[in-house]
Amino acid sequence: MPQAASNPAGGVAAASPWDGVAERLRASGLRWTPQRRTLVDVLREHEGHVTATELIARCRERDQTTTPSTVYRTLDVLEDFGLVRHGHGPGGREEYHVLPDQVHGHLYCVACGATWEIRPETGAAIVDALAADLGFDVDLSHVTISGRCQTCRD
Amino acid sequence: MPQAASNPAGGVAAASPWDGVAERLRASGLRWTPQRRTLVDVLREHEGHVTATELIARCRERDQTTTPSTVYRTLDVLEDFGLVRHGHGPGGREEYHVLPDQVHGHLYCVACGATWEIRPETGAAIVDALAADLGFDVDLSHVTISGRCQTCRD
DNA sequence: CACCCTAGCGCAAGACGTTGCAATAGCGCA
DNA sequence: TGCGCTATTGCAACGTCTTGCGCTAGGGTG
Ligand SMILES: [Mn+2]
Ligand SMILES: [Mn+2]
Ligand SMILES: [Zn+2]
Ligand SMILES: [Zn+2]
Repeated sequence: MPQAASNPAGGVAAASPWDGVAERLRASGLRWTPQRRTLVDVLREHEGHVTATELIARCRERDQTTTPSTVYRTLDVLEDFGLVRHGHGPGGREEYHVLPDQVHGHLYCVACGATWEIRPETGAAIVDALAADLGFDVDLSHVTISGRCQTCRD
Repeated sequence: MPQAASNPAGGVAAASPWDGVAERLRASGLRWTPQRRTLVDVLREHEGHVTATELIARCRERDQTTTPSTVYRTLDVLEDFGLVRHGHGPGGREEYHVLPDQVHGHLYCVACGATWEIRPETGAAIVDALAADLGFDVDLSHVTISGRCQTCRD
């Protein structure tokens, strides 16, 4: 029991960043509502990328009365807390990264539709190039670069 | 009268890439319609960047019956001919480059809303980084990177 | 445990594109 | 000049977000 807190029943429950959300919100004068709980419950079971549209659908599975505008607004709040981060996929559609470990940009092949995460070193090269150019501080997590992947170039 | 063709009246009319559009379209089995003429007339008097929405408004000034879908479709056609090129500005809104001299990406400061063109060398650095990484062929003209400009970083 | 302040909710409308469809009209050809 | 094929048009509906507004309900306080 080195790092994780043991729990009475003997099971191991990994401390999740989601566990403290309600308290964190209240501590900022924000509120913990059933709608927000629904979305957080949905997010709990997601790793990686999800579109906003899919999140709305998942919420509606749990609560038929889910409203898009509420979900979008809650996602904004959670993004302020760093719990999710959004970028834009093909067509500009919003794409959320749940519990982003490290910020990264994306590549999108217009020919085959595949997407990749930009590797850290490559991302750093981009950030550095623009910092050197105009002292611009790139928000890598919001970057989606389109083009053609190696396979589609033939 | 070295480069430009002289013209009978003695005035100098710079040869415009727009002059041959009708013929180029027909040569490809496409058609030259009043609606397309209206848009091209509008584009003639634009250099640099314009949003699709603004182009639609300008067309409607000349022809009240202008329809958005037609304008969008014509822009697609003109893009295939390389006469315009689009990227995405703040909010993902479409932004057209009229008669793009050289492809370039854009920077957008989320704090002050300003935008810049990415300089050729810097753009090349980005293209090279991704080519080296995954053999990805970046469409630089479609790249808009957001972040904070030097001034807004304080 | 009521009370009150205000954050958040649902709803309706709007902005920006995209797409399917039936009617229209370029334009190449005879 | 007149015909006929099919590229385009206009429309209506849809998808994804965003925003303003009046009503509801968290939750800190006494
Ligand atoms: Mn965004
Ligand atoms: Mn685009
Ligand atoms: Zn591909
Ligand atoms: Zn700025």
